[in-house]
Amino acid sequence: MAFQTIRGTFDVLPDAHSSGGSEIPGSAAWRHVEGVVRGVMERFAFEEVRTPVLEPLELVARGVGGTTDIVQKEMFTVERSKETYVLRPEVTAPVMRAYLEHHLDQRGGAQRLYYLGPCFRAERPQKGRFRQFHQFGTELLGSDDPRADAEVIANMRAVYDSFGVTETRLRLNTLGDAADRPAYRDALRQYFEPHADALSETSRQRLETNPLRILDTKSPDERALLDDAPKLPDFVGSEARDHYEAVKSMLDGLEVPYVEDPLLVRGLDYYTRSVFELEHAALGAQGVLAAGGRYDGLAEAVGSKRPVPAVGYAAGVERLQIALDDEGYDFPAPPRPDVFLVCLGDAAEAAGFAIAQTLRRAGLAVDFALGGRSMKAQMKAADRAGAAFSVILGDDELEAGAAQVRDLGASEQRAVPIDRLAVELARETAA
RNA sequence: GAGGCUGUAGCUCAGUUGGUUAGAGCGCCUGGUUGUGGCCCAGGAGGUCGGGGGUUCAAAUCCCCUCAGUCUCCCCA
Repeated sequence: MAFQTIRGTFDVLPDAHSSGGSEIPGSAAWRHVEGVVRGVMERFAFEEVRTPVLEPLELVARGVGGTTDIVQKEMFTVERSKETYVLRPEVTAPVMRAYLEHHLDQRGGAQRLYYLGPCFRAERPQKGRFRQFHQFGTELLGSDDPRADAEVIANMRAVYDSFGVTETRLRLNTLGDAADRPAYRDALRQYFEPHADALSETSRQRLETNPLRILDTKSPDERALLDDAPKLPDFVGSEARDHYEAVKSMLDGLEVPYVEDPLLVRGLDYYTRSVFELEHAALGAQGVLAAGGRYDGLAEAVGSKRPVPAVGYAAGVERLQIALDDEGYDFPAPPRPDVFLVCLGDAAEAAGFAIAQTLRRAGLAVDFALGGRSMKAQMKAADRAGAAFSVILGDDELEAGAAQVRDLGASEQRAVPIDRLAVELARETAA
């Protein structure tokens, strides 16, 4: 094998296959998943945006945050003349860029946008975690209404409901406003500084750069320390508090279940107020299916003169697929040809090629074997292709002007005049 | 970035204490049916045993290096 997919990437093939430890669904399954997602988005009246995979390095650095792991060590950069571009590690900052660049606020009202596409992070690949992975998500831009938060969460929930993925837990918290952050950050620093010895190296570093991230720790020792640490909710101002309460009561009203987690913070710098994660029960702590929050500070962080209140979430397609696999999700059968042409001899092959054209113009899906194979081989191919009918064409049929049409399910066949094939088969396959 | 595990046909895997031309099942191709699929039977193609080096009369098997995959930690969707 001369070449292979680079580390952490995979091919999507007609059939499912395993790429190392992960099962890569076939292309029909991908289309189905994408279709269901799009269907939910349309019911929520979210409109699609497609942004480039390549973005300016600075957009990502400023949008996602310079202290995050993504920016510090997980970006794929591309040098081109004097510019440095980056393969997008997430899509929120690019969507905000597009919103600002094209003045989408001028379309009037809050913009309900969604996206679906590949992202890139130079992480160490693991099960359900790739260097080129796929995300979908929504961004509701231009509203600070708590209903926007609830709407986005309800949309996220609706996607998984549509797939019947119910073994999940929604965790919810509020980070307060940007103005609330410094006081809490200082309080955390003050609390942890005497305990610096007990902290891991990364946590010590975060104490300097981004103390909130210490709340993310999984170390039991540090967890214990957190018990007595200053609590984020105590530092949330009254406006953000009211906003949070409103979001919660709306979720209650929608009967969207959630649990509050005052230790929940998000990895990316741009979040304010609401933050949330949807985790899959079976996949455990690593199994975050989707996550998001409000990011009222992002627009200005990427250069907007005016703030743009916004809220959204991002979801991993590969993780959704693992969850579906886990729950034994029943994928619809991939499309199969209506007709498989079986041609015997040069004259029949020539005639059959033209007949394929005619049948396809009539809307039928038509397959046939190349290379002048034996009838047995062609019938076998028809069977394997899952065709509903085979149309058999040899010298006898050409002379008679009627082909043999075989129902491969019922194993019955009859002669049909060649110029009647399109209408007869169209009628048969429609039934 | 740290640690563990695994690399033998397209796929899933055997391969006994190192010993001749490296096997099975499935899949693929051909034939059994001079023009009929699914079942069955027979035959066939397909492998520099991940790569390189070493030990040995002899290496898929032992040693070293390397590459790839994978899992855990880290982090994240």
